[in-house]
Amino acid sequence: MERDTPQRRAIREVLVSAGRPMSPDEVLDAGKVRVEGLGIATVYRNLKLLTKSGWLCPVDLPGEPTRYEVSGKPHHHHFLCRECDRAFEIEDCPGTQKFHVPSGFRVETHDVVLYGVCASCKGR
Amino acid sequence: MERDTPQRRAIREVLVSAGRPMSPDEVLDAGKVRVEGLGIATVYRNLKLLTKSGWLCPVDLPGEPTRYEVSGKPHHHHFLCRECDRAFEIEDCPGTQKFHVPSGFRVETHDVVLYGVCASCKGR
DNA sequence: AAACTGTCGATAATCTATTATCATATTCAG
DNA sequence: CTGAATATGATAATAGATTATCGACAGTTT
Repeated sequence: MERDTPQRRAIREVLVSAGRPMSPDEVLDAGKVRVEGLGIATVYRNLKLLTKSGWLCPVDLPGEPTRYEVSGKPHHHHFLCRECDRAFEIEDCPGTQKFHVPSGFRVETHDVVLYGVCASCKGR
Repeated sequence: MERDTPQRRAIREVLVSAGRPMSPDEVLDAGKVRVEGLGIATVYRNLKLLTKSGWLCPVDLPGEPTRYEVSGKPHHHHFLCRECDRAFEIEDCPGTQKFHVPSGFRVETHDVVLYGVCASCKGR
């Protein structure tokens, strides 16, 4: 049976309160504030576990390590800040009807990634 | 000075004739047809060299090894076939004006990746 | 309290992609 | 044609991300 440990709880809290996709390293750093001595292995273990249970879903951005975000959100995409390397959620999506794919191709899903500078980096 | 070797020529020809972004392994396989004994190290060396010279540009797709395509094409995006794992070029782009980024964020570039089944895989 | 089971942290091991090494071979200017 | 510069292929090494291992520990169940 799955137990409720301080580490696991901290990892969940970190991801909920961040409200954006986080890499294992980001989760580790933020998690250490809540649980002293938190280890990277525990982070990976729990990210995997929470993903398998459906509570998290992986977010792959080009050339970046996999990030994880809390599941259940409506269709959306992501923004990657070039300064701080943090990913953010972008609501809404105009769809992909306007793309001209070669004839005979069937489009099933799509990803959009916006790159730029986030508000807090821009302010500095 | 840069020399003209059969291997380098083959790698260039492979990328031009494919007309789509290719991974080092794909380039190796296609290159072996033209130059017997072509090695993966040579492929990596030349992809790097041709990228540095501006003749190629890297194409990163989420969770995929870097692919390379011939430079100089107008703004476009890519389609990844889930069956054969080949990437294709998608012309045109409706732009990203319709995305609502959080206030204070500055969008500089964007990537769109369409996923589905390509014509040749669909036909089978 | 003893046995169980799931979890933890440290760290070794693995995996994949890419680069470095090095002996041999090729290219091309003179 | 000849030699110095450059390239090649095999393979070892590296790098980054992730997983496996293992002894210790904690909360539960007998």
